[in-house]
Amino acid sequence: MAAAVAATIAGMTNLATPYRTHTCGALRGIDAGAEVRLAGWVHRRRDHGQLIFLDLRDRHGITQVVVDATESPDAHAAATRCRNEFVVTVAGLVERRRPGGENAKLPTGEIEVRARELTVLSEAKTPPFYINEPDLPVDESVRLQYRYLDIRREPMLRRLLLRSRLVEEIRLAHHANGFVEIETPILIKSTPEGARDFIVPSRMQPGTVYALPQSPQQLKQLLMVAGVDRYFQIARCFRDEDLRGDRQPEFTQLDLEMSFVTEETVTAFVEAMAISVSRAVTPERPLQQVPFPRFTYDEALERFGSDKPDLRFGMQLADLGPLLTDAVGEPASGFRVFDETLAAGGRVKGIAVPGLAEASRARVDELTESARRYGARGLVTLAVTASEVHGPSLKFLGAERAEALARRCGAEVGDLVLIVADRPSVVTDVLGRLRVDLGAKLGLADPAVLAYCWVDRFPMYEWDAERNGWHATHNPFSGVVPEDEALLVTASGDPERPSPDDPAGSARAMQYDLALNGWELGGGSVRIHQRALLERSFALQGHTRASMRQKFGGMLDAFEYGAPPHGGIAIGIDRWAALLADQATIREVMAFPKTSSGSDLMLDAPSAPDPGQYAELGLRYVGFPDPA
RNA sequence: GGACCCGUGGUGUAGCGGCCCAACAUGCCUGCCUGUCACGCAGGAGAUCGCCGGUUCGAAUCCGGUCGGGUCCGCCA
Repeated sequence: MAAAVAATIAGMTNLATPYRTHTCGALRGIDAGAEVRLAGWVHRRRDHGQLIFLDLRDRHGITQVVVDATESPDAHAAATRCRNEFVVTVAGLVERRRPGGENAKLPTGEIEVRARELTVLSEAKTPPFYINEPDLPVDESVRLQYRYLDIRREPMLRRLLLRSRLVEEIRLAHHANGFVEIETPILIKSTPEGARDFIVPSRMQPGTVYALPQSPQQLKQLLMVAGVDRYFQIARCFRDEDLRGDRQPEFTQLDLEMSFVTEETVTAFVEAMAISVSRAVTPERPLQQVPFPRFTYDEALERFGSDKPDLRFGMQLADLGPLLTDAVGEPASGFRVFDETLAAGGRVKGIAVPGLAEASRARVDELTESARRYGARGLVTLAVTASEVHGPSLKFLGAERAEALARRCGAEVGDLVLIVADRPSVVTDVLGRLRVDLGAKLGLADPAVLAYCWVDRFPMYEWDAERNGWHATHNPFSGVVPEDEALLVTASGDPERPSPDDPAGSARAMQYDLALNGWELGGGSVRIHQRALLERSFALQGHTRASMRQKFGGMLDAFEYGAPPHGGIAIGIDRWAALLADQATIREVMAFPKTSSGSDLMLDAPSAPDPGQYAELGLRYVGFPDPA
């Protein structure tokens, strides 16, 4: 036992236990002649009467066991009783398979174990779905109800192993760069900001609640004030909002923060880390571009219609305005939709969709319908064929102008140009969504490629028409680009009387997002480390002195005791793992995810508490007031 | 909060007003088989078609509601 532990510590993994000398993936031709013991699940049984083959499986592999009735009648009797997923231990001799009997599909296919003894350790009911046919589809709710069986299946196991490797490589990269791994509490203070908090009632202080962290944001900044200098954590985070394929109520972030840094210091480390991690975890997947391309927020929206662009395919948005105006910039296309839009301060932009020139009327109608759903009034199409450019609006635009428009979009013969004319934000949003939809539908993106990019220079604040005020675009602690610091004011001069035209609306943040293949992987910023400036920014976000005190008092106090300049980032581990594993949802890389209504189908959570649990907390469930 | 899609033996599907007390594959059970590896062969069991209500002479099939799962919008600093 001590020897086994010592070997493990020395880095020579020893998986031997009293139940096995080897794993089911370990034995090779050179082991022939060895007496071994294996333990695992019966993957499949092939019963030939007096001779039974058992494929024995553990997470390391599959080994064929032969049980011969004449050699070992007791083992044969036990093997006859075995069914799929029984847990057994087998002792016997490793033998080379007879010539021609090797199985090239198994790493252990050169050998088999002739059972001398076979013991059933655990019987198993027939599983609700196939463990040994990993490629057959199974309804996800059944998989979730029996997740422990789903994880026995090879694809799920493989993805969890990939995730484990991902976190392992992340830790290695951080420790190699002087980061300290520190755990922050899960029971913290509610800061009703942004997402809804999960709350936990306090028993010792009746009537009060803890909140589960949406992120360790304030705590990691306090660690910088504490002088930790470089911190990271694989942190569980919680947000009580509706679920999506890429959103769960609890999720995991790589959270990091660094002191005495600029934006460049943080992004340089994160980029180097992401590259080394990607290459280590998925060496077979090429990185599209290194160093990662960088776009400003404005540029990303202008060219891709998204602040998390998928760079694996083109179809960039082209500004058609210059082709639709005369020498003095007046709208003059002859097409009223375009001219009126431009005259009203709107924009006209287009994308060229590869190969859709011959699309059916129904297909084009479908695109128009999508565009309407995304908020456009309509969609102008131009089909580029070998001989001409044609479309319903051609009679207004004229052939020459239509050709120029198509060329500006980068259209080639066979492409279909989609044009949206509307308010600038609508044009960007609609074309950005169509680009993503069509990229997926037409299979334009190479699924093997990892296309990382940075997007920076986000606006500090967004106007919230409902609350009639500004709120932080990403992070309420983000710093402002130095040359924009003077913009952190309202037009009225009174932060309590904001308006959508305030200078603050054009202030840019020292904020950077990391995108991968069209997903937002994470975001971070260089923070405000001066109390006065932070208070100014909070005031613009609608906080009074009192509410600042109440929500961020601890942090504001801390900033009076010497806060270093600092910045960091948070990266979604679930999303990163899903993208590296080429999965469409993060559920596929989580051991025990929840359904879209927030249920755990295996544990049957959430559930009503015991009456005593409420009583101890002084709580009673009263339900919602009757709407009638 | 809203829109849409799905729900048929254990699993995956077919059937979409009568030909269906539901078909196919696989799994399961029983028997036979000493070289298989998705073993094979023979036989068998297994579903009131998610649930409730309605339309109809007749409903797995059409309609309404409901529950569960999924996708999207809102939401997610």
